[in-house]
Amino acid sequence: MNKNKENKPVTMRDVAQEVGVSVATVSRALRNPEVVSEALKSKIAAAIESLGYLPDPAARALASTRSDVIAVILPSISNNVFAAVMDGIYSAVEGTRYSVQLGYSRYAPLSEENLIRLFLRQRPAGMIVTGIDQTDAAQALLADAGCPVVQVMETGPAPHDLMIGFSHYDAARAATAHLIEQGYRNPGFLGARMDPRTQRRLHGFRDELRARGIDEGRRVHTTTRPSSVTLGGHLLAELLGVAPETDAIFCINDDIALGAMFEAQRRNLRIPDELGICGFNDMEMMGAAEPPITSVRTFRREMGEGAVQLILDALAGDVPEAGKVVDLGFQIMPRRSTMRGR
Amino acid sequence: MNKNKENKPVTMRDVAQEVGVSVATVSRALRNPEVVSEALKSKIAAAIESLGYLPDPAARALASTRSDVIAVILPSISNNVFAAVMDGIYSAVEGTRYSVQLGYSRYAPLSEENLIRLFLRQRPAGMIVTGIDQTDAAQALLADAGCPVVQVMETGPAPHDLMIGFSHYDAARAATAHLIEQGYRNPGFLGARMDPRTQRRLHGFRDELRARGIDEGRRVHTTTRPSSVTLGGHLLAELLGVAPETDAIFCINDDIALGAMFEAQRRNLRIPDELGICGFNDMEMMGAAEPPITSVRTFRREMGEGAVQLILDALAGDVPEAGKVVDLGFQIMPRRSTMRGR
DNA sequence: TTGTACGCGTTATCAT
DNA sequence: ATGATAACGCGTACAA
Repeated sequence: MNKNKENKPVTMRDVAQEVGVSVATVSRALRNPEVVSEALKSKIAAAIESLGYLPDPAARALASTRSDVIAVILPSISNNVFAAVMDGIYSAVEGTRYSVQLGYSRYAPLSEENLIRLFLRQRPAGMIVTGIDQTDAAQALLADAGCPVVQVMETGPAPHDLMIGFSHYDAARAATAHLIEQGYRNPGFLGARMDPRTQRRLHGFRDELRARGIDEGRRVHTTTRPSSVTLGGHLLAELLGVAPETDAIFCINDDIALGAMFEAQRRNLRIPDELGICGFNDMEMMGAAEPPITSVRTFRREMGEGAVQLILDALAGDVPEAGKVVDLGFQIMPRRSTMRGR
Repeated sequence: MNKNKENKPVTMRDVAQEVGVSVATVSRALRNPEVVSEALKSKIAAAIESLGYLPDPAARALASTRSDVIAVILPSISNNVFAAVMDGIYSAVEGTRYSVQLGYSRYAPLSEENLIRLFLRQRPAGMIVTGIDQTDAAQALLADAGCPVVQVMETGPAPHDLMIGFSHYDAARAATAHLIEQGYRNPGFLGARMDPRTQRRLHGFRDELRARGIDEGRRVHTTTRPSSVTLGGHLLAELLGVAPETDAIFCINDDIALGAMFEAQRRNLRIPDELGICGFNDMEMMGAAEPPITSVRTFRREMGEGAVQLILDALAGDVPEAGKVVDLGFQIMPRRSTMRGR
């Protein structure tokens, strides 16, 4: 298939020579197919196929001052939540001419800023960043990125450009309301990492308690350490130490919830009667656990897919439609872990 | 910091003019610092800083017929196992001048082959592929990739170039041996996805049983569906349906193990007495579960880091040291789920 | 040690 | 509809 025996990559010139046209025509056949004759188009396509030609993205980017990469900056890779977003991004990009450039900010706004600067140097076709907590400098960079920019994971008041996500505040309020409606009177909060997005969830928890006239007591227990199942167990143990009246917990994510459930089992606490447990994100395992664990379903894969689609649309449509915000919402998934017998 | 008010990117020429030297000198200051005078080097560094210059990767790649990209092809992103490998890769790349280009084969060898072809077009500095099951065409491509190639996740007989991983066969044999040594006489196998790597684990399981004179009966239960916690529960239920004598299970991964554990709890099977459970990979949750679940620890992050390091070494050392195989091994992590009272 | 000048593969402008 | 050809920004002989 690939005839380049001498290890020299097949270039556009080779294709042009094979067909007997100029490189300009080959280039056009690829970029503006509508302006080249059908006859040539098919001959060129055949030559491309038989020679095994693949365009050089570097040359293309250099000449067109626009690359076909969609730059993506996420806080973490190992975190399941972002893996799902990535999954959506990749599957939406597949089949298009775009490729993904992934950066990893480690939840550090400064690191994110540097990545934005670095990636912008490639003149990406589009850019996807996480959340709404960019530094001032980063915001300035995004302001004249020269390409569509999508903020994923959250909705918020002042989108840079495009935005797709949901309100973490609202989701937390809804989860908290669910606990209270199930009859729990002393719900607690287990938090880890406590980045700004997480803080907004805590905010929602607190506001919902306040709205219902419930005192939070000493039942908000958080740490800045990254979350894990193990940590979930520790957090619950600590919480019960200072606030033994706790009868339910809203966990900042499913790992914490799962760990708390195991800890409750270790203590022979009956779930959901003595302790209700609610997670966040509704990862697959929540429904499979014993007992199944209530969680807040979020549409992570859809956020990734949607973000790419927003970029593709913006690229296609002449009207940039800036300022567009897509709210994917969330869904409380009530399961046995909070289905308290009255 | 970035003085480019008119939205024109700062180029090397700008830096050169600022300092009053030629672009060649600036280029050398970046690529071959040792051949340029200290005085100029510091002036150039200052100019780069004050102008906010960042090199254009496309131009660099085009001019040098070598990009600073390390191409990585993994079967899946959402799978935790590969997320950890990615994590290692990214942290090893951080601080170097290299960046990562990630592709996602969806466990499809043909898709992998196409990605290799595509990525090779960028003349990457190095390439990381997963496992040892490439198509013939892919192997041919890798053979004259013109850059260091690392196979991660497995060790095997015929490395293309570099290799870092462990023997899935050996690991499975060791886990199986552990179960038998704990007194289980009718161990079963729960498998999902059943890609070649998984098959090798099954192979190890079977060979270990055979070596010990134990008949596997109908206790090997597999499916090609992708694994999940939910699936783990289903698989155990099905296995117990056809082979009720099963007194222990070796699960192809931790998700399956966790799901099986929940299913066992649903059935009020006592773990580890009535059913021993062993997972694979030793993800963080295994030690935090109740009961804690025995698993085979693998060094996924280290594989990613090591793979990058192998590439960097090969790039630095003039001697390519091809054919190098790094065996990271594995470690049985015995926990309560298989600690049977005799 | 530093400068000059050409080339990398493609796109885009201007002719034809 | 197609062909020349000049950029694009940087690396690297070769020259000085």
